[in-house]
Amino acid sequence: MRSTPRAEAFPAHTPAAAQIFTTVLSHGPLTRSDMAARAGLSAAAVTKAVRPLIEAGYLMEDADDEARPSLGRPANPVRVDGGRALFIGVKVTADEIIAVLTDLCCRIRVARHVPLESREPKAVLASIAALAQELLTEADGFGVPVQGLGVAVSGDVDRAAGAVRFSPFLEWRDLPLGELVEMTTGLPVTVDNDVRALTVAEQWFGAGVGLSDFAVVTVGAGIGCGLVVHGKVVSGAHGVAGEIGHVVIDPTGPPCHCGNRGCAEAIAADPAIVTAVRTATGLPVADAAQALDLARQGDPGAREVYARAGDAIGRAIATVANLLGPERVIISGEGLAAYDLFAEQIRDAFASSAFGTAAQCDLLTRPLPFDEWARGAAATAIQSFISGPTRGGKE
Amino acid sequence: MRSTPRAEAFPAHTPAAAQIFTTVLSHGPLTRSDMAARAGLSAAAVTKAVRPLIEAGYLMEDADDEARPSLGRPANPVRVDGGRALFIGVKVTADEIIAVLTDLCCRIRVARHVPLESREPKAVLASIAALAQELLTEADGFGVPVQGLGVAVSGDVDRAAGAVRFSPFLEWRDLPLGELVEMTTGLPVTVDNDVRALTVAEQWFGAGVGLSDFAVVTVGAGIGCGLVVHGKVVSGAHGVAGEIGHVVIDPTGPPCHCGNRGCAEAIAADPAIVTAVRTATGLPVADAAQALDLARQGDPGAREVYARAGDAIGRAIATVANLLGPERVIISGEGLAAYDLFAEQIRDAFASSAFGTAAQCDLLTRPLPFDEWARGAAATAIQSFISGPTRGGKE
DNA sequence: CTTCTTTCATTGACGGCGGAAAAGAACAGC
DNA sequence: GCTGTTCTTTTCCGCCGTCAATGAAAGAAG
Repeated sequence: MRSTPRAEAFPAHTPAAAQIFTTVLSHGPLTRSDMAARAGLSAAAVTKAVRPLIEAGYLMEDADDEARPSLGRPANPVRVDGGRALFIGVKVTADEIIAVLTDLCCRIRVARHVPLESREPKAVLASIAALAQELLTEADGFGVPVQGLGVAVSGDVDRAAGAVRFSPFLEWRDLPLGELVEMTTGLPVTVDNDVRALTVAEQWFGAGVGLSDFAVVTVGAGIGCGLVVHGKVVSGAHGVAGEIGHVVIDPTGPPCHCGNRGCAEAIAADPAIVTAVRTATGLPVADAAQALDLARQGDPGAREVYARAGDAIGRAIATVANLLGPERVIISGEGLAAYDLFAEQIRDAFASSAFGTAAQCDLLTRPLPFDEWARGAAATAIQSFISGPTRGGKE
Repeated sequence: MRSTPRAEAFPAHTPAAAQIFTTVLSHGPLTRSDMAARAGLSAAAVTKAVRPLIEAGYLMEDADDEARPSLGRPANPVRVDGGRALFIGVKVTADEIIAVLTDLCCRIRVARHVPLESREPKAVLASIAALAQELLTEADGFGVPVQGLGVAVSGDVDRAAGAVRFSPFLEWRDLPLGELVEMTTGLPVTVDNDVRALTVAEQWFGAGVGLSDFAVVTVGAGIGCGLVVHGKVVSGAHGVAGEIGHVVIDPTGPPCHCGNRGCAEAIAADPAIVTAVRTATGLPVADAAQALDLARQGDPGAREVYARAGDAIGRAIATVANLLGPERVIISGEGLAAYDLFAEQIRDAFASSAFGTAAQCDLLTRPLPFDEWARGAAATAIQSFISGPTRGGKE
């Protein structure tokens, strides 16, 4: 049906080879000796691991002849040939499906999105299949095979099983989404929680590169958190972790849908902000954008709401930092559009609530275009592709 | 000087051998095929790894002929010979030094403690040396060498460097304690944070055996938390983690020495409870024991204080569970003496604050005799001994 | 009592990964 | 061209762990 070849196996014979590949993937062009140093291997081992990868076309010697250190034999940097393989990432939200086509370096080549009419698994599945088909057609234009597809869904997701255990937004329970999408697309599919997927993208291709302990905090419709500890994404014993949204910031705060009061999400997530701005100003604020406008125009009530939200976010981040001592916390999400309104409060609250050396933790904000969520899904697919048919992550 | 031989090397030639040994250490007597299954190795590999360990006397075939499954060749369980080696664990508190002599299975053989007159490093060092010497003499009686010494100190400890970075209670900064104790005792020394040491003991010899994700929460003079994620104790990027004591439970709560209000420690730690009981009852309560008495006698004010403390602890634990999704939380510490007074509140607060599957997390209380802290230190020494001269943990 | 079956343990051959060391390759400077 | 330097590759070797076959120790079956 399609002219592009079907999924092939990644030639990472040994764990060391996979590790070296991900090192190059994350740390740009590297000479073989650099790889050896970073991966803790001998130069000989690197040579042997790299050769089949070059032969298979996944790595290439960098023709770039810049920046010689001028003494001795010139180094021969190696980089990942991003164009060697393509991947599809799909993010399912409550009202939209976003899909991207990325290359092996997780650079977005094409992005699409369609509104979601129904949350019925069948309808969603059809939309995913249609979008995937579209992107597969696009991929034909590159003459490169699509090697995998990642799906990111919020909620409780069992990546190993490829199943959605429970998704409140979509009202799904125990749905074997991986299998289903595999059947309709014919691609190897990886299903993961959306925040974890984003965290994987940051770990391999973003601000978490090279860090063994960091956190990603997303602010938007909800407040989420992805954690990397000991170099691996935390999934928790029951498949759920990083529920920062329901850390109680203020027991006397507004009620949260979880049944408690003053959860971070009940103070700083978009719906909470909208509600609070409405209450504070008495105006019929409909959505986050309007609330933002009001605050930008200097409305004191609205500004106060954002200040409080920033304070809550800062405290929540401090809680994470106190517990895990990460090297960095990456703050992201659609809510970041309002960053200028609460940046100060976030930093202040963090500084005052972080205890001891936890305060040394680096706070970093990253604008998060909406495609980024889908890119995260693609990153999980890349991860699965590299670590072989056995699902799971590494580095 | 002493008749017992000096520290020898542990014959774990390969990582697999060390892993097998720790498996047997934690999971009692095991047949070789069990080990193979648990460690994910072939039976052949187990045989080869076990032999030198038996020859060296660290493992022994279990003579116990019970419980035959009645078909086929009888299994030949292997266990660790606890009597093969001894270790010393030392816990330094603000006013006391506790030391224990344990065997290889971390069973306490002898326990000693001395009051601490001065917190000057020199004086503490002398006390440690004296205690260690005493225990070494005791060890002579067993005719078995002492293979290592562990020291547990609260505060910011760099285990790899064997240095205390900062200890608020002792008022130490950047003290190379490991080197110093090594010089005075001649033993290989491991220095670690006290809560982490306790966590190691639970991971290898306690309620954390076999779990890859769990937490230890200690309630007493302070509130501490040790975390195990992905099978390894979390130390944080800057050497500090698990600072659950300064998670803010109630922003309007009592002030904490850290500068914030309503930290868990400012509500539920012993000093906070004493203060609160004093305020609530107007009586001159001097210490935790008296506060406990009052509450046990039914004083409503005191009971209310404990109820609030339990609530704070439960919320703090829920925060950990929400963020990390551990399989189990082990609650321990001297403050557990009052467990009957706040058990209900802990469970209630946990249940209501834990979100989703995090509530499936198993809450377990463990009475913690004071020696246990020192035993934790011994556990770190055992860990160092097994994983070789290179400091650090595994499993 | 012998033989079979079952399960646990051991042995020896094999393969593969990774390391050490030496050789090779590419370039700058003299 | 020679030399020194640095990066890379080659060759050889050791070692670990698996595979497959063998041995060992029972109870069950005849």
